[in-house]
Amino acid sequence: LQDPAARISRPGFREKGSTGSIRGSLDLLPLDTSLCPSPSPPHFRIGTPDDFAGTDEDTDSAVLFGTLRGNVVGLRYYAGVVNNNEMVALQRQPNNPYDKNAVQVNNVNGDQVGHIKKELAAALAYIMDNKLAVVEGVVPYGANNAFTMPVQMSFWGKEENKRAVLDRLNMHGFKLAPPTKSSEFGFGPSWFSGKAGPSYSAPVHAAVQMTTEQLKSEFDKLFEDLKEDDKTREMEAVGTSLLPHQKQALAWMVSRENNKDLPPFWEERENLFYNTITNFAVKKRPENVLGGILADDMGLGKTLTTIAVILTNFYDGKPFPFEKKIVTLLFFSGSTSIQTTKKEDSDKARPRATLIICPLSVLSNWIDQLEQHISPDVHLNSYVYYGPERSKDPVVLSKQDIVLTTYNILASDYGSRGDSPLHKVTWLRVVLDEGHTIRNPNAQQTKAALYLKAQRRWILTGTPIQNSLKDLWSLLSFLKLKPFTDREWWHRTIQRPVTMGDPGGLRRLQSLIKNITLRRTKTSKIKGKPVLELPERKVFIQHITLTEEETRIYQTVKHESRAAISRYFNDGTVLAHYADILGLLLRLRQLCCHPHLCTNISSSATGDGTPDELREKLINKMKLVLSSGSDEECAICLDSLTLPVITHCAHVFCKPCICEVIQSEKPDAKCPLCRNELQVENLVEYPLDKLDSTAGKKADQEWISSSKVNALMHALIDLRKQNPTIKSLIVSQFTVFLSLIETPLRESGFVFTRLDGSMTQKKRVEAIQSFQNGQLDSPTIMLLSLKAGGVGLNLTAASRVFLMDPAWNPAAEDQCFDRCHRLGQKQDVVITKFIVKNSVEENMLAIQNKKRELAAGAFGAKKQTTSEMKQTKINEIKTLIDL
DNA sequence: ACCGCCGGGTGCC
DNA sequence: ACCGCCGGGTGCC
Repeated sequence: LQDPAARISRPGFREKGSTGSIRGSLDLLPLDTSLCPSPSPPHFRIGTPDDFAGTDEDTDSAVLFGTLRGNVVGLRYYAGVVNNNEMVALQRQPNNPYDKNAVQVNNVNGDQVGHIKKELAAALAYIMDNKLAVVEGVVPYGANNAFTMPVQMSFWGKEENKRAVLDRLNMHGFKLAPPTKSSEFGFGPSWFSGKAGPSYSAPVHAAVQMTTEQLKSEFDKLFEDLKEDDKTREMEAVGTSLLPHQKQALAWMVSRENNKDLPPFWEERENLFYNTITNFAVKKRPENVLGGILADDMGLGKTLTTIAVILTNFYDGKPFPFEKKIVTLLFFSGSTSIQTTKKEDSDKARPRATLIICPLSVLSNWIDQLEQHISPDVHLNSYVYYGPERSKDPVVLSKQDIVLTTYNILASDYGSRGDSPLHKVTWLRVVLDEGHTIRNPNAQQTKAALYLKAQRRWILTGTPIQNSLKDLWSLLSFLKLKPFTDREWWHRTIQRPVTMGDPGGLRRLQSLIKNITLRRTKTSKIKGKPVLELPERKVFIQHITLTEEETRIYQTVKHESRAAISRYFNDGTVLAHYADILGLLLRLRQLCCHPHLCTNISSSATGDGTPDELREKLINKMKLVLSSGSDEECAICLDSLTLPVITHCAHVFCKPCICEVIQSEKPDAKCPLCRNELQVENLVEYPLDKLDSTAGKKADQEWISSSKVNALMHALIDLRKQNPTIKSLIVSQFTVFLSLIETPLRESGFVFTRLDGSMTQKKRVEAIQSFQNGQLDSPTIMLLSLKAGGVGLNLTAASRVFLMDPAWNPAAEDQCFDRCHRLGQKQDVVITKFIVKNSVEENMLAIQNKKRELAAGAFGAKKQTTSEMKQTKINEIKTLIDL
């Protein structure tokens, strides 16, 4: 047997089950393993359960079964201490050599306090291992106990598991005390006073549950309510000039970066620091988050503000790596020589580099803005860590001032076992642009981001909460905001109380958000003036009448399609033939644009063939639809597809959306549209950027015009007569259509450029630059595919937009318009949407309007149920084909 | 005494 | 742990 003395507490050593194991590939790094949200290995493969490996209990539907008093034993063997009324975490320890039922007890800091006494552990082990309930503990008094302490446990789980939990406890001779009103909110039973210390009085304010309505509107207002009065100090940037609201943001960010205050919910009392939510106390002053969330609306200049921070706040308020004197000289006197080599050497240990992670689509925007806004006499080393040639040498990276990379690179480097130079550098600062990208805690990019070592951390996002409060957790975890880095504490102290309607929970959430977030909307005011004064944006719909010939073709195809679709309606197989129907609708939409566009989709996949062949056909059809460039949407999130995957039953969803469905309905998930079985292995990924612009291009076909092309050309020529300097965007979902439009543009002598998803990063940058620059030979027209480029794409040189074909998703259109209607636009923006009369396009407009209404009140709203989803889709199809 | 009782050794899981 | 529990020592009053 082991010598018990050998097991006596060693500081810094703790057994945390699998969570504590450091990943093999990165075991040279001094990682903070408590941040690791899941023990899954750093691989990433589509179609394996790894996609959503994790610990995501379906905690939203949990109810409180009851409470039970038990004992924590073995305190003297562990370093972790607990205060009176402090929350503790109960964690199974199945590999404990003395008792496979062992349940360890950890304090808020993650330090082990002791074990649950074995008789009780025997009962808990079964309940915890089978996920029948989540067991949470609060220690009513434990501050001075040497050997054991009591623990008040709450059992939370799904209603249907309550019986099993009660029975199992009963088997071992335990009985739950029924839940009381005040224990409902997850802050333990009624003796909990809400304040640390040995107080046993009842809460001062009786907890009043809010109605769902109240909760929703409170939730809505969370970010809107941020009164930014105390964040109005302005600060001049070094090396670039800013608008007033950006100067405020700069001042706020710089103060956050040099923050010496206690983090939110911490108080100092008698030389100890108390966390007022968990009642955890430490002697050492807890460090605050050096950073936060810049949640300004799109277009307010988050990128520029961040650049200003990089230029202005190098290190503890002092420029880095130069001495202040030299920097002043350098930045303000126009001196170009840099005599700083010596200084740099002596500062070797100081982190220098800022890492910026953004979606690929805004990478070029960062590069542009860095070039535009940093005056030429400021010498910054920067490195774009992207592409196969990127340097794998961490030293190269650490010597930069700015390193730019994308989430995909971050994730794939991290997953590719071995050398991720990004993870070897200690960064002065890490900035996540479009930071809501990491909202899924199980996504590889999230894990990769959490593992970065940085002194300061920023999240830039216009939408910090996209669907639910859950979205915030990854962000807080990235910011290392203790104790919320651990999902249990986030969930117990904020997420559950808020979703259960506890006003205290909402208060905590609000003060948390307020502490770390700066948010202004486009309509925010600064000193009585709007933050942004954007020129007007007008949208016109120009109705197009097809020629007789075009109408004839259209009507023929329409009747064919309608016949097929109504056959599906009669057979009740509409959703089984979804791919088919999308194909038919696509053909009609294309015919509205130009007869040569028409994707050759052989009508209907009924007829002969084995079910397998049939399925194959349908999946191929879906691929065809996707490859046409059409902006299809996901029936789950109702938004444009991100990472489309095609199911076995030939329906298409965003990968994250469908993975969530499979996860939550495990083990037998069904397709939300047709209730067929779903299996991860059968999902087919379809990369959107692999759009084949040659698909459907009929090489030898003689060029002809179409009604829409005529209308466009007429408008363009008219515009040129009025003012030849006005620049226009011509937008379509169909890149082939854009190609067709090139011919008449050339004939009429227009200088144009083009931007679509098939172009390399380099070509995109070239196209954008030539279009945006004001030179005489610069193109006046850009052919733009609807989804090319993300939100960051800046095309303010244009003030006219011609939208050649409507999108399913009105938000996708709006986003596209915002590429020129944004900061920097000097002229009114006029948008023309071409819509063919009496066609599928008009019906699409009707559906768009319905969606707009829905989106207006959708924040925090419950998701559509499966049957609602089905019905919506069916109704849409009916509307579209006039059935 | 195949008991009771005493007091020392000892102590999570 | 100022406890419980274990197991050895011990044995009328």
